[in-house]
Amino acid sequence: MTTAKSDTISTRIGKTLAERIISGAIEAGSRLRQDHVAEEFGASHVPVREAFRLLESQGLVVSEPRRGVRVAGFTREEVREVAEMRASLEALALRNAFPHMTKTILDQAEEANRAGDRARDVYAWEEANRNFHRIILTPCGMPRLLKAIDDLQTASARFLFSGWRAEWEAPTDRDHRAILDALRTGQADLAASVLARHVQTVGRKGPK
Amino acid sequence: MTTAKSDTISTRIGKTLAERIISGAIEAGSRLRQDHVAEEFGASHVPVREAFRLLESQGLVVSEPRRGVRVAGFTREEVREVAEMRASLEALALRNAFPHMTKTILDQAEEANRAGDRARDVYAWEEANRNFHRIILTPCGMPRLLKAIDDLQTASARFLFSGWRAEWEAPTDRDHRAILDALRTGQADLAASVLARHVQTVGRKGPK
DNA sequence: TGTTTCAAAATTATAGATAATTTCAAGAAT
DNA sequence: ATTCTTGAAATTATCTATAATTTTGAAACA
Repeated sequence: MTTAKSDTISTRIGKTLAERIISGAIEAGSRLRQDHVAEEFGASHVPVREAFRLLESQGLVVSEPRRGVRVAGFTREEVREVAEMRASLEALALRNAFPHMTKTILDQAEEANRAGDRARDVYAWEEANRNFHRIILTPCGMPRLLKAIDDLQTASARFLFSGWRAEWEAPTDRDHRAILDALRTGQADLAASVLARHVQTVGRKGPK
Repeated sequence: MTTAKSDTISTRIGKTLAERIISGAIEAGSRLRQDHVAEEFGASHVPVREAFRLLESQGLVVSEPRRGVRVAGFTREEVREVAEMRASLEALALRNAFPHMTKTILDQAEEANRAGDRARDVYAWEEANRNFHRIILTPCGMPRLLKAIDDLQTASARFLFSGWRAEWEAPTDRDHRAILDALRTGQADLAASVLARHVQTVGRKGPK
């Protein structure tokens, strides 16, 4: 989506590579060679290495000391792990966001939800879905928590795009509505528990 | 503690700097200048920059584009945030560790707890405390989760060492025993909720 | 045919050098 | 006295070069 020129070369390289990994353009297990990447971006390998470190911190690549980095793979177990972490942290964020929730915010979330309904491919749907979650969680005002959730959502998107799920099915959107209803009627705990369960459904459908 | 020679120069630099930040040897807000650090370690700035990135991913420093990195500060709010994240994630880890819990593991935890009682300074106590948590959580077998918890524990240790709490008080150890008792009697949910509340007490006592 | 050895090629990690940006302090202007 | 320039020093970010390590592939051997 927004490639955004985040000043430094290494972050630009990092973001571009992240997109490719998430979308599946670079497949799991493949090696990323710094010279090749550097040449492609018309840069030297120093910023490339830093980009690799960024990707490593997001869990998108794994780095072995003198053997370079390769795109992280993911097993059924890892998918479940990410889903459980998301469930736990998003529920926490939502409970903390609740006191700061306004009608305006809920309306924005509703609109994001509708955008999801209109989505014609999985990429558009994922963007709308992520927006929905971001909108209702951001008011918690906990930057570290939001960053952690964002990284986990990125990982989830990888699984989604990897084709493990051919359909991105309607039930999820129904969950969204249930969450909004709970928030509108002041039931914070209910909203949080629906959200927690909802997030875990992403990890449900198994691969292979 | 264990400086560990993790092969590459950048990780060694990173670990050393991390220890200094955690222990308070380098105070919050101070700038880290790459040339100076490089000179001290007899290296060039390339590995130093990579070390900075590692520290950034752990939340120990903040980096502004062309202005370098400085040691992350922490407000009352951030302390609370980290505590809540820990509570949430450690409870998750414990619930998942529960099915794999053995008597041997519980005995090791008991021993770590006793080591905490014997500790004569806050550093020794923190190490024992961290061991206790690590021992009971590791069996969950969720590497990403454990890494996230580890980073949060590091942040917690910073707050602890920063002198916000003059005493590291007994109540925490009583919580440890309550957790062990619950685990021994098969009450997983009780253990998890005691752990969650326990972790949050670290963030309770205010600064200033 | 399959395995081992060994040297060339590729690749990573670090160092040294350069360009670009920011910081900081001294002096000018209001 | 305070705010605004301005330029030198410090610092960051990047590039080019070098050293060290790993990978690859072909030849020798069993």
